[in-house]
Amino acid sequence: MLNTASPITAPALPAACHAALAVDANQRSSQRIADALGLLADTLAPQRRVVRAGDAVYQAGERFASLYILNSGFFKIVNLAADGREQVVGLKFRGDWLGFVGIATGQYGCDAIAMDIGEVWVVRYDALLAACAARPALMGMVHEAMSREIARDRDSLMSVCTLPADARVADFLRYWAESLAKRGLRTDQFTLRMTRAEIGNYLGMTLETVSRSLSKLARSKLIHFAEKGRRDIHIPEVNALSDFIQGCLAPSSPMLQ
Amino acid sequence: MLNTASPITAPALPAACHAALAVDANQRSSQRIADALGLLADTLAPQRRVVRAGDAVYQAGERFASLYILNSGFFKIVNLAADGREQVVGLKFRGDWLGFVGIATGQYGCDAIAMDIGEVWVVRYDALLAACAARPALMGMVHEAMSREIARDRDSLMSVCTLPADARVADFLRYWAESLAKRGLRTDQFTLRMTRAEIGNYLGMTLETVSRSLSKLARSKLIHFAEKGRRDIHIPEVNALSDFIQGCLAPSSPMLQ
DNA sequence: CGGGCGTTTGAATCAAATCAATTGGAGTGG
DNA sequence: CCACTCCAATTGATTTGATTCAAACGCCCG
Repeated sequence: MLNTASPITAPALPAACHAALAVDANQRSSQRIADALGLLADTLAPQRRVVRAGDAVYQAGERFASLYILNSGFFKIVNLAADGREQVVGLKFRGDWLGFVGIATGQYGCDAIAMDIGEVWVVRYDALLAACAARPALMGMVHEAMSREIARDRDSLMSVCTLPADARVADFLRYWAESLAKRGLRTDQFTLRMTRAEIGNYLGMTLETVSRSLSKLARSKLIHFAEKGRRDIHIPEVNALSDFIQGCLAPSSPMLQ
Repeated sequence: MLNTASPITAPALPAACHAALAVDANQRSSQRIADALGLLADTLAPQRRVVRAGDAVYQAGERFASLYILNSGFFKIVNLAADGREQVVGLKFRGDWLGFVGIATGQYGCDAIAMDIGEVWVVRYDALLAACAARPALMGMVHEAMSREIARDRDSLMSVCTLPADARVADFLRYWAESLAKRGLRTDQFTLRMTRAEIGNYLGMTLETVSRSLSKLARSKLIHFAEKGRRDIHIPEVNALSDFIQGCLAPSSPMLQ
């Protein structure tokens, strides 16, 4: 088998450099999202819809007609199988697009549920295609959004398949923080919009295991809870989470207890 | 939470009807793929490239320039993380497109490896976009392919997150058979192109567990192995696999041993 | 024929699920 | 304001499904 794995690692740089580069990348990312939303607003004047926690942007089985772009809020994508299994298959933030699965099948494949107050922009798919013909930049945005979704889905699968429970929870927090960072939001402190049960469902484990993993992360000072309630989370150093994940994978892992 | 789950189930029909409908759907699917490949060949005259088992169509990190359409063969998509974890994140067949992840990032995110002799068509992305401007049908094909990939990725995640090992292996066989059916190939008998280790990697379990699950399925007559070698698999009744998966989920599952 | 790889199977171990009890906030209404 | 309920979360004890470790088998190929 042709297996010439050449791991793509950044060249060795001081940690401060890494941090600076990361901040820079996040700023660019945040700007890119703002630009994309701006272009969208200018060229399509999309209908704006305000949603509250629990509202469905669309539901599985509805006829596909529009794509949705998130301007604000936090959303989960819930797949429900014919046999009743229910599974959170994705999390979406500002700048993300919803509803791509409908393009192929003509109907939405999942429920898209708001986890907080937010605003979604509704764009009819036929109108979008027409507009794209005139503006290639718009088409590029659509493709980029789909492309990114595919990449993210693969990372999810990878996480579920290769990481033990503790590392999966850590990776989930890392991903959430990274998503916030890319949108110019503070990442050291944020509130989880999901219950332990929802997180567990997303990560393929039980709510008890999520709770235990969070407790363990807190005990080892990788995260802190706000005094009141355990949904506000403080992450002093996101990189420490990545290190923890690595540690879980190491053959003779000097595991934190 | 707005959780009005209305499971999308087909209306009650005799089994024969279901089978007939399924056959019909598969024929349409097979035709759709043939049409799509035809259109592609006519409008773009893509470069054709023959690959052999183990060949890489592209590798993670290479600069993105082209998409690849599979005319024949079986391919796996392998994601490799910076820390060395290696994970099969997708399987691809005739009619599928490869390389979408590169659109957003400018480089391929995974290795795409042939598991058999096959033919891929190479289409430069810029040329494709240009052609799409003139032919909306072409653009529709691209979007459909991406859309389907997203849908499939979600199903994968769902399978890994919600099914026990035995059911996951059954679901894998069911998926493979279905993929063949949609391409007009025989589904009652086929040869797995993957080792137990690869299947296990894809499904998030060890090769021993895959082997045990296959043995159990064989013991309960849901599958049969050809006399020589255990890579040729005979599935007398694909629906029985679905029933088995359901059985694994039932609260008081009268599990087959 | 012998070596190498993929596969099967068993026994021991372990991580996570399950079962169960308790705590802690948020919200309600007397 | 407090008592009350309800639900999310925590934590412990136990069970179990899957992994790990180990041995043996079968097939392919030089």
